[in-house]
Amino acid sequence: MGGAARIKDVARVAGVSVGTVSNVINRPETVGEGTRAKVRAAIEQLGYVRDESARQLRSGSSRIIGLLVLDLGNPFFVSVARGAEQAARAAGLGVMVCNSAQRLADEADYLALFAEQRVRGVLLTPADAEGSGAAALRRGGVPFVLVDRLAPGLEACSVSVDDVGGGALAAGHLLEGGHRRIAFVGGRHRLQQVADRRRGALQALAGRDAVLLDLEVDGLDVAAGRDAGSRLLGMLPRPTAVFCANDLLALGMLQAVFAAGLRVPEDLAIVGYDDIEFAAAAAVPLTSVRQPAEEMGRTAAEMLAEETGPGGAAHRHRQVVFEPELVVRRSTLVVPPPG
Amino acid sequence: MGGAARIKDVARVAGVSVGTVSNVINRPETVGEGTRAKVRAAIEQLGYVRDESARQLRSGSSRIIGLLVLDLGNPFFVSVARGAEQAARAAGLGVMVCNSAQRLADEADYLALFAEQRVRGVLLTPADAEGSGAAALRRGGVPFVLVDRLAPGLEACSVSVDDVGGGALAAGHLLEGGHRRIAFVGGRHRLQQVADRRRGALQALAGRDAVLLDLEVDGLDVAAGRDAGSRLLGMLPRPTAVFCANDLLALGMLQAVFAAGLRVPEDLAIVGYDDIEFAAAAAVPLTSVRQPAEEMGRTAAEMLAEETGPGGAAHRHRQVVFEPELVVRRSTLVVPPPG
DNA sequence: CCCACGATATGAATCGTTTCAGCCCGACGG
DNA sequence: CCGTCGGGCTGAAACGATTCATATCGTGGG
Repeated sequence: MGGAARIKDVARVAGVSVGTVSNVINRPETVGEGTRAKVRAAIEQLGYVRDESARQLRSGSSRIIGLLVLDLGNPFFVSVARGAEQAARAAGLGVMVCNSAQRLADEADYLALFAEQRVRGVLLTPADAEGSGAAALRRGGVPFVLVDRLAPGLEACSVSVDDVGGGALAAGHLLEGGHRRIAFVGGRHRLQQVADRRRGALQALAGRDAVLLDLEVDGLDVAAGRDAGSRLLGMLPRPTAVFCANDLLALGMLQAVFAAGLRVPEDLAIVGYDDIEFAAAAAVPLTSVRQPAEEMGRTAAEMLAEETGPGGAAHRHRQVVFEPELVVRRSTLVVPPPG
Repeated sequence: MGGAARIKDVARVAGVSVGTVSNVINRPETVGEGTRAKVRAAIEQLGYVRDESARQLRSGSSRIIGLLVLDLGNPFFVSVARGAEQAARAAGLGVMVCNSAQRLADEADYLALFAEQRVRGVLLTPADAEGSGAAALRRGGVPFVLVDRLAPGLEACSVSVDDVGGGALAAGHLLEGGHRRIAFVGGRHRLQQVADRRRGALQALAGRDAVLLDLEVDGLDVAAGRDAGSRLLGMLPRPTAVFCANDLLALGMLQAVFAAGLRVPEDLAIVGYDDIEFAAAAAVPLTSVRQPAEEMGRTAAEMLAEETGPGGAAHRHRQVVFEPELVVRRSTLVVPPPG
């Protein structure tokens, strides 16, 4: 089994031409039965594996789509990736998952990598509000679908969730619980999603005699949540509830509250966002706003497959917007007044 | 901007030959300063992006490594991926992350995909004990590093953790806490890691007048942990402690215990494995056995880069084994006897 | 004054596929 | 018996880069 076998080795062993071998692989119905069997046997015998780079060079099209997520450490995006992978495989495509970690430079690097690979298309969760990544893709002529973000100007497909509505859902729930002094962890974050959730919360609070207090964060992970938590606990008067821009922040908040010896929801009610699996398993199960993560990934991959597949010329860009759903758990339980 | 520019378009615009353009890209020091500038300008002007498949076809080597993990839903593997990505980028390589979800068929599919792509090499967390994936890679002549598993027969590099030692650590800790009736969630799972952790626990318990009770599970996720939890609560007499093969199982166990109105650690002490970030954020912070996940990923990618890089002929396979570390938290706090 | 040499630039060969125009041949209609 | 048709197969031309043997030119040494 010296060097890897090439198609011409298969042809020689099977006693046919390379064209025929290629046909057996790609259009078996055009080849005679006996020949087909001989070629298949030769392929088997030599352990032949087609070289995708040669195939791609000649045929012009790749079988890989790139998926660039904001944060693989967030189970929400892992679910998105799972959904995308499912749909991609169903369409005979592979997925290359990369993690921009919200760094614009990394995003640009990975998009350049995708471009060199001539991927079939890209599923992108943009790291900035300006859409520089999307602009680069458009400039390069790479088909793409925006994930977790509306496509501005309808020049591409997108899959997103109504984040403003989700924010309103969360804040409205806290209002109903009697809270009037509510903190928002996420502050004026550059991520569109965070800004939208905050905006939704503000809308819900408008005219309700309630205030939203911003807590800025560096990242959107558990550590940032802990940090925001210790700051929140120093506020006077202390908010009675907090809405966190995602569940990781909420989990960190929970830890900080516990570390300070306070109780949830008695001393502080908490609402998260995403409803990741760990929200339900938390110290106090978290109320959260659920997004259909897998379905988003699946839908995005399907749209990309449609756009870049046969008949893609007829493709019209679509903006799919899912509705978020409030999942109430103990972290916002209304506590009956003592006595 | 018509069709994408090719190298010959750049050559024409810059007024040089294609060979020179190639040199500017790959060996700029061999090109005169003026020419270099002209070519760079032409590249910029045309938005030229090199076609990696053509490069790879001619040069024979890919710039991508494949990473196939057991379960992307487990933050442990996400950390491994993060570490691998870091090291890969440092070596100028891209990483294609795929998820076998412990399904052998999916593992085989992805390895076939990697083979067609002629990836530089593969980082593999095998889905079975027999090593069929590794065997396939060896047959195909694809360099690979085993991750989270010792390479049998030293015919490849590997990065792993002493799971037997880790299991002993966990069980020993429970013994010290006075427990004699200990459940193991993971049972006779086909995964080597699970079997090793169980074996380590058994060794620690040997001759100590303690018993280990196996609870079988389907998966290794939170849902499976919940399921095992409800079974455990039905056992008579009930174990006083449980060692879970990973933290996801432990989190599920915790939920089940809470749902039944029992307390941790008073009614049941719990030890997990992996020390994922969410273990510390759990309902009751989980005692866990920590593995250096990112470092494992980084080391694995570095070894692969060394093996497949220039001078790789001198490469000698190495088995790197990390030591696990017990992190004690509240879920195994020794409860002072009442009164 | 000539030659050798280093520094640059050239362009053709090459990588492993796919694709397509064309060849062969047996069957079938006229 | 001939022409045509079409199924099966062949062989060579792409695809877009890299690489290498070769050409060119200016320069410094002999």
